[in-house]
Amino acid sequence: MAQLPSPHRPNLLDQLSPREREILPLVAQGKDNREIGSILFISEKTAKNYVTSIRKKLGLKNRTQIALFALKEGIINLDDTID
Amino acid sequence: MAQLPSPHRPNLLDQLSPREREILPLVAQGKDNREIGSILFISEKTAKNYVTSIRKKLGLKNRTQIALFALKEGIINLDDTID
DNA sequence: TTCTTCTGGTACATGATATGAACGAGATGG
DNA sequence: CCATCTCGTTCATATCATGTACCAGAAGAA
Repeated sequence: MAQLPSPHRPNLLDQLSPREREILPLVAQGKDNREIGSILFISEKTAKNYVTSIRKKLGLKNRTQIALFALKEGIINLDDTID
Repeated sequence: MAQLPSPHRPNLLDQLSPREREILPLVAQGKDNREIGSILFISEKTAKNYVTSIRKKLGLKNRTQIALFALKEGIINLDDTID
């Protein structure tokens, strides 16, 4: 059976800004802030701030938990990652 | 189709010591070094050393990638995590 | 003994997190 | 029009967590 993105409670993702929704999958794929910055043409520091904002809005403690969340929500797929 | 733990190339997991195999799923569940230490009754520094050793043996860059690896290998399951 | 594992340590570099702030766009109410 | 309010985007500084590179002793197995 296909892993349906869980509908989830009051849509937690709607709390994220468009830019934050761009950052989220990159974090979840294990990319660090420097990589995210160069992908989106923003500074590492800005990327850092977005990750913090995402983490706070989602109530998570660190990047690894962001990745686990994104997988559960179907935002990213394990096949999308490299390693 | 059930997500079979991929047999993987020359078994990468066999390179890990027994203790490292205990640490791996904890890292993959998003726990920090302090938490891992208190769970296994070792110091945060020792936990840190194990994580470094695991990462090097598996050729990964950070904890998030360790989590993605563990999921692909079926070492942990998304349902095992809290968030 | 020799080897491996487990444990803890020091010292430093890099990455992540907390917090603040500047700026502009858009809405609102006067 | 103007003041203000909210939000998004951007970047910064300071502190904390993680990562890197070693070292070394204890315990047990080969």
